[in-house]
Amino acid sequence: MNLGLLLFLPYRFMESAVMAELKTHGHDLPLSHARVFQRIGLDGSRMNDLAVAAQISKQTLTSIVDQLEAQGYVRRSPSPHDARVRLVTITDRGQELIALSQPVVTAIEATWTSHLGHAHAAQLRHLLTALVEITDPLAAG
Amino acid sequence: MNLGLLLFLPYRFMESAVMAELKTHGHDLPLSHARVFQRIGLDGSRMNDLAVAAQISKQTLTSIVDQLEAQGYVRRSPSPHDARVRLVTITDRGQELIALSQPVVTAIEATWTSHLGHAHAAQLRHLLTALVEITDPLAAG
DNA sequence: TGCATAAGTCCGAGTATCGGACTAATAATG
DNA sequence: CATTATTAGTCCGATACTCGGACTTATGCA
Repeated sequence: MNLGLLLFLPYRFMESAVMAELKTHGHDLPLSHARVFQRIGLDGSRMNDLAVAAQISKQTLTSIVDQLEAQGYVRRSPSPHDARVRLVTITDRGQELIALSQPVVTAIEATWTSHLGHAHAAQLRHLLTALVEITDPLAAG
Repeated sequence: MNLGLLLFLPYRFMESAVMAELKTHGHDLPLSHARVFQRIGLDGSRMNDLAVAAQISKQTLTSIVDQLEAQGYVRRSPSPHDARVRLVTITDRGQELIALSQPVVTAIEATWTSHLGHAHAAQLRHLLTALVEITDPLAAG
């Protein structure tokens, strides 16, 4: 099995679990929205950066942020430095999504750790972090 | 950064590279088609299994296989054991996709190996394989 | 000032996706 | 065996997603 698929399957497992958890709490957002939401930085993110990070067109991003905003998860605010730029930030309601996801992620990571062993799980995280440095479009590498 | 995102970013990097390579050779298939194609077994796969593996509805799978078949990448044949079942198999033209992807995957894996070191890269593959055992819906775990 | 570029949005067309309902074939039950 | 339940797969119709093209506004550059 190629390395891409080996990465994909555990990833999707976690993603599905998180989405299901959100859904049971009344947050029924599609995957595409979650993938954008996930990349919003603490200080807010520019629309263009989010589009690059999520690898979708700017038009699609506009549509997704419209909906996230209408549902109260994010807010658009102007950048103080550049009047063209809109910064997307997470609202209190959006923080709920993170709060709900956290325990699910933690639980799954615990399952994986018990399956691999502590040392190996830590190493997995370490190796993946190294890989992300050279594969994330936002890391400009 | 959570483990899901750490898995996702390298995965998508490889996926994008493969899709781009296929496109330059005239195979312009969407991601959803590739994700299905990737799960077709050597002896053929049942429609239902493919839908489960790709986590899409049976209706969507029918549509995708229709298109893959129309483009000559796969073939539907009846199962000798169960007249309800249709086995999806890869045609010669479909094998081209695999042949084109192979060197791209190999090259990226080589890049990653040089970034991580041989032993660590092997370890990464080993750990991910263990994880797939408990996260692939087809593995019935 | 004038021109090129960048950020973001609106519109319209094409497509994807799914729920519901359906057919055909097998499995289970009495 | 006859009857019912379940499974595999498909068709149809409605909804929503996604993107190319064109546009507005703002910044960078000569």
